[in-house]
Amino acid sequence: MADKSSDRSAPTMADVAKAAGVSKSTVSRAFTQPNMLGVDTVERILEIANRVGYVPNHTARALSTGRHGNVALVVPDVANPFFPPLIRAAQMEADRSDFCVFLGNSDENWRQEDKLVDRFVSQVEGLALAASRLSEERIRHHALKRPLVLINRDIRGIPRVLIDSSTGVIDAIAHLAALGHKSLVYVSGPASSWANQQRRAAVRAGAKTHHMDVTIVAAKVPSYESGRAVVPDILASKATAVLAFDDLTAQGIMTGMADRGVAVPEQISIVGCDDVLGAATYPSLTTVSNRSDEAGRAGMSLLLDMLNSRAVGDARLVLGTHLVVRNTTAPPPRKSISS
Amino acid sequence: MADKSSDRSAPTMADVAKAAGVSKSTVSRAFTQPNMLGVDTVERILEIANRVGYVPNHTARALSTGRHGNVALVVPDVANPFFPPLIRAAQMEADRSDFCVFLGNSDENWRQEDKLVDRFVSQVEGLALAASRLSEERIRHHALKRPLVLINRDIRGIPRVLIDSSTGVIDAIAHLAALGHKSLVYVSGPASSWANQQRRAAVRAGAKTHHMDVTIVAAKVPSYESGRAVVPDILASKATAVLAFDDLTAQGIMTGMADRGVAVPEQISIVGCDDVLGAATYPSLTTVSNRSDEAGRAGMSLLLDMLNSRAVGDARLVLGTHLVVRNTTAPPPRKSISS
DNA sequence: CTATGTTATGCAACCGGTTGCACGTCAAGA
DNA sequence: TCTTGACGTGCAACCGGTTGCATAACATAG
Repeated sequence: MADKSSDRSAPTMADVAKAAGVSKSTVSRAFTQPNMLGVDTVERILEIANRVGYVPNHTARALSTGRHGNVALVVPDVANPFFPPLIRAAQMEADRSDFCVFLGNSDENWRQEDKLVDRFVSQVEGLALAASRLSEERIRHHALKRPLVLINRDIRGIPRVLIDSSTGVIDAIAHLAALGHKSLVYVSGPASSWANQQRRAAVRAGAKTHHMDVTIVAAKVPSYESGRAVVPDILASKATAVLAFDDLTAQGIMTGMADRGVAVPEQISIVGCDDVLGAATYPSLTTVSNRSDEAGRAGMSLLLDMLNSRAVGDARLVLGTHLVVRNTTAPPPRKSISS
Repeated sequence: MADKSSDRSAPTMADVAKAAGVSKSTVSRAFTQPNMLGVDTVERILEIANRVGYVPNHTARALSTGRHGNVALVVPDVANPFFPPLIRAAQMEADRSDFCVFLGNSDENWRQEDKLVDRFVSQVEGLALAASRLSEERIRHHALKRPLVLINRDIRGIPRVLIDSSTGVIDAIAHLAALGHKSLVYVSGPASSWANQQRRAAVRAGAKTHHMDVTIVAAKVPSYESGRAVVPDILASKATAVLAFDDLTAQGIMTGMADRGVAVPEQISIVGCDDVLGAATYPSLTTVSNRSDEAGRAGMSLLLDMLNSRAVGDARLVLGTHLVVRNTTAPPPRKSISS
């Protein structure tokens, strides 16, 4: 009668109950409401459970309680360096509360995102969407079925945490103006990106303040390749400074400039956004810093608060940013560059 | 009698059954085994289900079938650029088969990894562990309860996909030897990392072939900071070339060298591993390329095969690597450097 | 010594599906 | 006409927990 428990399948509550000579209910309570039982009983059950290697079945519990202890996190592109720190922080925050997180990669595609959310929704308690590409209508639709928080997307009535690039971008414009620049181009990101809209607006505002000309050049997808691709457009504008939607784009632009023999920062100044590359570029990139990890942590924390029905309401948490001056900005050349 | 279905909760199979005047079983089969039913019946049920907005409950289904359509992926550090492409590819592969993936971040810590796996195990059909820091014993233990595949970890009897750096590393050594280097240091990674063990062995082997001296310098964690930290040790070795465990470490080393005024590659050559930075460093880094995305895809694919009980057995898939020569390698200086 | 409360535990229904088996019907073969 | 098999469907048990209510034991109050 040593070990009869060598089934392939894991021991269940019934097994533990039998071994302990009590009912299933008692075992259940030993785990969920121990103070409802005699201390010795609880101790004995836990001991036995541990001995036979019993682990409560998440799925079964979820079925009867409706709480699965899972949340979902959806991002546009795991491989975009903006997101890993965010994902990491969110995941660790969830972990602290014993939540498991589903990760979804929408591939910068709203259809894919919608599909993912639909698949997740029946098995999570709540969702966090980072830089969602979904329409406001779809987001509201999903928010109706499950607690939902947004990261870097601003929709009234839906709890959200935003990284406010405005301050940092305005600092950047001031910095460029102080160096003597009179014109700049903003290389934009995805149209549906809240961050992009906000940065573009901040660029316009800052440029106005400092009486600078601004040209918008569109790079649909934020990536190294996109950056390289828009270099001709940038040069055509005759501007002496560039502010890119993100560091990846900025990095691509730097490479593109180098390919054409345009010196950075001597002939043209470049500023990135997000500070995801650290000082890894050469010259090291002047950029607008943010703490995407903090956004991830805060977003998840907010979501967990909602799940514990701690009042959240129309939360709108804004995280500040600031300019990090490195070596890609300098005074403009005497005369505008000619390729 | 218009809509009585406005409960807060979603309609269940019983609701649909009642509305259709059939039994639960029939509704169930209409979704899972339609060809077992009359075509008209199926059609009617589907129509009604659709009308009342019925969606099968994932959790309940999982409870009775044991199939939740979920898999778990655990990595040591989401923010390490080696992993995002891997994660992304794995997630998309799972997605193609309508699987949802739990993501775990072990934080380079085996206890954390063990805890995560335990939490996942009751709600996934299978697990993929990338660069697992667990002991072989723990891995075998978990593999007993669920189909499990390893990525970059080589344990007999457990399906695994490995990125074989040996070929690339040996190429790198040959490249350095051809340039005239006589000595190099290998900056190692985590001791429990299979990749590290393999790279170290390849370095030794390659060095022996080319009659080079090799010194091992330890960097416990693969990171930019670690790289900077080991620079004094490297210089102390008087070696003229460095091969680092990964690109991040190599990048840190480059910065550290620059800080000390040691020119790369004129005074010392540096080779990285993984090629996660592209040509983003300056000088652009010579490195051993791999396709971590392919490893992620293949690993997940293998896991899904196991779940469909397609024979897998003791699979051991090895992906090759090759050297990418960029600009951090050059002939050694005439005389060894002095800091 | 009986009435009343507490406390620890068991019973059984329930969460929302799945599935083996039984049953009834209808058509083809004997 | 009776048998037999295929087909379509329902019954009820089951997956592994949770939980409202009942009950038994024991303590306290009247």
